[in-house]
Amino acid sequence: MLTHPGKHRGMKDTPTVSGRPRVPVMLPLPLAGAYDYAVPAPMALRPGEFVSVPLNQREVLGVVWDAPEVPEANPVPDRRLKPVASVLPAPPMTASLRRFIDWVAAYTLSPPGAVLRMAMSVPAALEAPAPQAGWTLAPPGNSRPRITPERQRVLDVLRAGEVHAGALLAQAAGVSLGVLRGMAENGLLRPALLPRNRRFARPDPSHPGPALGPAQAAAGAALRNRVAAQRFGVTLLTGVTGSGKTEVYLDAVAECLARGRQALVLLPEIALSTQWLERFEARFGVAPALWHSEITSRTRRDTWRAVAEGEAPVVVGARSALFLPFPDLGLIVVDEEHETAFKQEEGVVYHARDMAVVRARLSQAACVLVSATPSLESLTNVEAGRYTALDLPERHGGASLPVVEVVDLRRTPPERGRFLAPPLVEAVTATIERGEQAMLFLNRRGYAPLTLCRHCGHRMRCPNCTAWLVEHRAKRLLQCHHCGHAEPPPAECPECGTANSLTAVGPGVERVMEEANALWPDARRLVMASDTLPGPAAAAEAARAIQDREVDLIIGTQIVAKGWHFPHLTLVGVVDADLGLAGGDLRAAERTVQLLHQVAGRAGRAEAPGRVLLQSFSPEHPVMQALISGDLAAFMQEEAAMRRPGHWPPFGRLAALIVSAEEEREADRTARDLGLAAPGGEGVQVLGPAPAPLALLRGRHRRRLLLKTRRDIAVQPILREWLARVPVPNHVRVQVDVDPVGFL
DNA sequence: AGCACGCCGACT
DNA sequence: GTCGGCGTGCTC
Repeated sequence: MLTHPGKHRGMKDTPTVSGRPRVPVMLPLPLAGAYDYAVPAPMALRPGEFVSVPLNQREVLGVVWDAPEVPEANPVPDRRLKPVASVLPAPPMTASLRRFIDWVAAYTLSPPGAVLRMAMSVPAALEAPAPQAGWTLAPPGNSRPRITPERQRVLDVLRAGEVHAGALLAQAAGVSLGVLRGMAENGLLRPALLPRNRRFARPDPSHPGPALGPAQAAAGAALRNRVAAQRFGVTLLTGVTGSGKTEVYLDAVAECLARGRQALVLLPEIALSTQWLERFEARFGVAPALWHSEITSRTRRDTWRAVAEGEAPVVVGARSALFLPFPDLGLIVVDEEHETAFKQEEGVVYHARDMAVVRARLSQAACVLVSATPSLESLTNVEAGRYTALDLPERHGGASLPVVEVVDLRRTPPERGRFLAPPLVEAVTATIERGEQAMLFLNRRGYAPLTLCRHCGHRMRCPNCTAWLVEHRAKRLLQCHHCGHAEPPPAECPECGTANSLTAVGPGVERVMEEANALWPDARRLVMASDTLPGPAAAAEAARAIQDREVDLIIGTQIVAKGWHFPHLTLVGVVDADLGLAGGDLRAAERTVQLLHQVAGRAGRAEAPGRVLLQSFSPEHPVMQALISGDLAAFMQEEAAMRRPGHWPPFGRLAALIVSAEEEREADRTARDLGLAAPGGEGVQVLGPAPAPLALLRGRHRRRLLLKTRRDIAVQPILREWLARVPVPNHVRVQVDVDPVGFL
């Protein structure tokens, strides 16, 4: 649970400082706070109203904010106030969303306007929706126009009192738009406004969904009670892959809808979730509203507006959906709550899972965090009594969990230049021969992660980042996965000039595919990676092909770990199970267990039992042992025991300062100054400065300092004081990351 | 974030 | 002599 870092604001409206009415207006810009504007006489403004205001030669949109409880020390004098230009015809922003924005800003140390910008991402939605023009029957007049067969067909389609859109009417009657226009001129039709189209069907909570097993039904009833209470509370819903967690929380969504409140479901990679949408439709008979970066601007505008007007009962979205203007949110579900994709790393740095809990609290809503492999944060919150636990003990329908084994790469190494060890090769061969599907998982895109000169040892590196260039052989490019840099592979070594000396080191999925081509030339193979499945449609098509048994062998990166249901898949091979464990990251072991467990969960979901082979150089590692035994709870307890004594998260608090500059010396100097001014005292510690995990990123040199405090000490006031003490030169950026996860 | 102001290089 | 590059600073 998070502490409340911000100061409370009052709820009084339209206060005055010295006679002239003024209101604070928050602008979606990175300013320190709200600006005051004069309220013109006829205007009545309440907090939350969307307004247009003049700002320095232009006009910008903003939101009337709340008067500070304690009046500002030296307010801008009346004579300098500009008047509010206009009020926008949109439902005002609710107090709970305004408090949420203030809260996120205070917690992340971001300017409130920068947070507001995320809640005002669709300015067009604030304008009155343009009424759509259509045609209706004109009342009979004096003239008797000629009724051609075409005109008759239009009259047959158009019933009295109905309004039809021109294009649809013309299509239904099989005539051109010109016929309609002619009929209007002759007094047969007249233009009329179409009724507001209901884009978002209301899911029927009593629609018969799939039958629930007894354990699911019990969990569903418990969740329904949480929602029915109509107050804040967090439930951690856990259960192995295939235990039916989705159906259980959709039951909670149904309860929320029955109470007339809105529900929000956050998914980590919404663009790839077609199978999830199918399950939603199976449960409710209609599709939910979608919110993610790939929807069109028109849909975005309509969706935002529909949410604000309470017309979209359920929204399924990526983390940015957290800032939609729900007037009455009753439930937030965060599916795959352990996923790091919920962490926003740029701009306002926030964790959507944590902020979902905050938004739920401010909205008097229930919150459900869902995972087969819950984060240590959430498990600790259950232990401390802050969250309620709900566990689904077994796979629905009696399917058994896959058997996990380790292939010891020291004892049975692959052939030279190969990456699949004999036991894995045999298992794949046997699986395909049985007519079942196999999957090879490697969390690395491209052909090879490193290109090396055999003659001089030169490594092909990104000029802008501390990173090797990854060979993408199909595209004939060496690419940096951190910035946009790409170059064709050179014919000779750029360092020593030797021709044909560059050699690929290590595997990526493309290279595993090449090996599979040689090993199983008759198998039907499919690569699934973010760059080979560029959009939701491609991902959906791949999923369909797999479900319809048009594929024998799947080779994929981590996108194959995400909630897919492949009923004919019985073998999963993890090409490099040690991959995520390198580097000194606090959560490396936790994340590897979660990822590999999710991947393993793809195997053997139907009647056929599944088998998982982990290729590893350290089979004795606790991560491998946890995956073999399947006892993740015990692993997480050991993880907790390791973090607790040093007050590492979640048993202490962490904030990172990333100092970056194009000039390395400037970054170093500011980092050193911050280090010298570091706060201290009981339970407060500063680590660093040190080169950040990516010491050079997109051409900027980066240094990192870590502030670590005891759990009962909030980091925000310490950070604010610290940053105020150290001047930051113009070209240097200091980014604050409260609760950092892993990299960046 | 924009937009203006301001101070140095290649053009009519 | 001017057009325009983008560095710096402000916006109630």
